Amino acid sequence: MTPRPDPDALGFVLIDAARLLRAAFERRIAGAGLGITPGEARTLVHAAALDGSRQLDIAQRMGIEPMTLSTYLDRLQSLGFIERRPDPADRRARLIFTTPAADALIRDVRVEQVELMTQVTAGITPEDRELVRESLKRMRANLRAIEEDQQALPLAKEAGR
Amino acid sequence: MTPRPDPDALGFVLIDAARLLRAAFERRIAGAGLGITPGEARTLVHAAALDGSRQLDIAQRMGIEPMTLSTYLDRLQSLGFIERRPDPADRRARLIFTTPAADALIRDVRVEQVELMTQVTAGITPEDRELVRESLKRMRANLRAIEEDQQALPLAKEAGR
DNA sequence: GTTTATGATAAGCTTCCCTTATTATAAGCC
DNA sequence: GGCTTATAATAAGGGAAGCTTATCATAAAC
Repeated sequence: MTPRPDPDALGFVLIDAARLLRAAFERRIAGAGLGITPGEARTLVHAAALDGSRQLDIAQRMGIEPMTLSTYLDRLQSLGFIERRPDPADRRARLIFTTPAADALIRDVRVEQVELMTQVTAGITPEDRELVRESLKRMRANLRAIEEDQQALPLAKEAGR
Repeated sequence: MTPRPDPDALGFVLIDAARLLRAAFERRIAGAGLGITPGEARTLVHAAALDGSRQLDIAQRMGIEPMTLSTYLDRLQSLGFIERRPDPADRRARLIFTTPAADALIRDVRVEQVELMTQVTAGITPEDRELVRESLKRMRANLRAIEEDQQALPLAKEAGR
């Protein structure tokens, strides 16, 4: 009955795996001389997938704060992998485009990613792997909903004023 | 054939989910007024599970560097949740024990953890959830093996000298 | 008994993310 | 049309979770 704390509980294992994965990815990218961090790679991939979007939209899709994204984009821009162009429809906004130089990088990142994930998922069947991916997507969606709920609560308290 | 980079690839989703989970756990623990960080909670749980071990053993079990653990333990010790006692068998080593005060905290952490994970895994069957946990454990083990391989490589290069 | 290995830790760094405050511009409202 | 409010980006600064490298004490090996 007494629920003993388990270092192998789902939450702990998830965080462990993510930490180790990030470290392994970092070593791989560094080893390949790509010169970016995992966070920058993730940003670049999202930027490429949403080419021509504004920063707010990309940030929302990535689930991070706009300011956090802005910092990543600064770095990617200084490396010549993305461009910020003014939005003709709204002079406050900038549209993000990847440069031709980014294409090769994204391909390289992708190769490292696939090779690494092949090693990491060794011993897991493709079906299970896909089930894990879907489950994690579900968890991610749940977590985003929880986040919004928690942000909504403090406002609800003040709504009475 | 051309593998387009997918923001929903397993690795990205895993890292996303872990980031959001850590943030949600942090808010929960803060909300409950427990006064520790997720990393400290993880350390405490491991320390309790391995009560009376040396720091090196705990660090290895957690998969982090001894120095990183030492910093967590400093904090947990200053809060009165763990004790460092000299190892009678080796005066270089210290043995880690949790204090009675830690018991209540661990129970509270556990409650928060269970409640949060129930929300997070909403819509996932218990069987799938267990499969995800097992798969993640497998991935974690693979990642640790990869880590060791990569550390072994540079030495292998120098072995010829 | 001297050299080498090991347990802990001090010092300082990196990555990834956050919050808060500012600035420029757009949109809504008399 | 001018005034207020909302929104896009970003400057400034901070915190959590790790890492590496160097140091010190002690143990083990030769």
